[in-house]
Amino acid sequence: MSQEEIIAEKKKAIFASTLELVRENGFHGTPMSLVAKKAGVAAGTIYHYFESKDALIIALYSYLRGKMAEEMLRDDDQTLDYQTRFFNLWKKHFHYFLRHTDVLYFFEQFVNSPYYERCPEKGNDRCQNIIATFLNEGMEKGFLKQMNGKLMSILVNSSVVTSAKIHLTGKVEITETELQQVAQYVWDGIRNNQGF
Amino acid sequence: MSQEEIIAEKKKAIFASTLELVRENGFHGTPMSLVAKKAGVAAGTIYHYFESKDALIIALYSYLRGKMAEEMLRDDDQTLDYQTRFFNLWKKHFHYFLRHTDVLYFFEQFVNSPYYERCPEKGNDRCQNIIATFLNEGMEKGFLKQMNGKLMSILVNSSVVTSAKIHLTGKVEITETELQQVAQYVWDGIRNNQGF
DNA sequence: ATTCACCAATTGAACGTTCATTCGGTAGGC
DNA sequence: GCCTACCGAATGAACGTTCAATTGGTGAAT
Repeated sequence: MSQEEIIAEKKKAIFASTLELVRENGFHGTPMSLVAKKAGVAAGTIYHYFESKDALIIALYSYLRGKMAEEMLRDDDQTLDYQTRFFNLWKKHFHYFLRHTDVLYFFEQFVNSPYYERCPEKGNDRCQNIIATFLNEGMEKGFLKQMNGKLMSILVNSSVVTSAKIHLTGKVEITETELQQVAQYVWDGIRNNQGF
Repeated sequence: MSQEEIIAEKKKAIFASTLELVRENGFHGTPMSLVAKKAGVAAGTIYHYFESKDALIIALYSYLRGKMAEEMLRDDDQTLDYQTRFFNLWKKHFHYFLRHTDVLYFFEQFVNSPYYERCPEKGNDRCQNIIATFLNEGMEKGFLKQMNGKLMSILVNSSVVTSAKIHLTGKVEITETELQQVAQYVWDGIRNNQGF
């Protein structure tokens, strides 16, 4: 095992520990001592990798966004028709959050907290850009209504996030049927149905 | 001025102070000492009205939801056609958040924090019920697609919240045109267009 | 009309705890 | 001998909460 990988292991352990604790207890309720304990490192070690608690949390956000972006790019079969690709992307996005619940809750807490203001990626998020690019393509080719691309991508994104959150709280049961309905409802909203 | 009103004044001052500070600094960054100072009361006074910091924050949430619900009910002219009423409600909702920015940010922080889990109103929110009732009416009368009412109301709600947030961050300019477009996009998604 | 007992509202200094962060030190590779 | 990774007890500031003391208003008793 190379040294870099060892470094990465500790860093990853700290990330994983932080992620889980923040999800459970919020930023408020996750002391560095606990982060260290759960990660299996000493408290001081965290400060070897991160300047401060704030820096750790912001770094974690960037790290997670990057990982998610990677996965969103995979398996987009460009030979398929646009609508199918839209549904695929929407559902892939949705299922990513189901598989990574703590990521979803971490994101939601983060973007609504004052941390987000100080985040370097703010407004130039790769993950958001992937969706925006795909939607812009759809507008150019006439599959979608004309609209500000960023606006549309944020709206689509929020429909995914909201659906995932509803599903996870269990307040409303979301079966495969409901899921399909929601995606359909979003699609019906943005598709270009002029000339039909 | 009756005694009750004087009491209310102090409580309101504490509420207002908390709201503003949480919006600026998050739950994390608003010490009770500051809440007291900004409200113009002594630290101990807060504990005369609220059991703890957590209790204060949860009480504030309930208070704000109630006030918002009141306003959402006003001026719904039931003689207008359903679509118009939908656009009116959507926009009223949107503009409420523009006028009460700190309420929006407080809500968003709150519902994504562990506080929400312990909130008595969780899942039976009057504000959410108003929207749900209106949408159920639309489904019954055939104006809207059939869908789980709660699910649809949360989705509509999140489109408002998201739009308001986008507008306020200034990341994307939302003119009256864009606003109309978004409302239209939501409407197109949920309206029943069978048989046309 | 005055006194007094009572209580709710309020104060802010003080308390004990918790927490982020520091730092002196160890271990091992180069 | 130096550097990097790592440790964990120690530090001190910040925080939520408490509480003894003060105020001011109300009403019953005189």
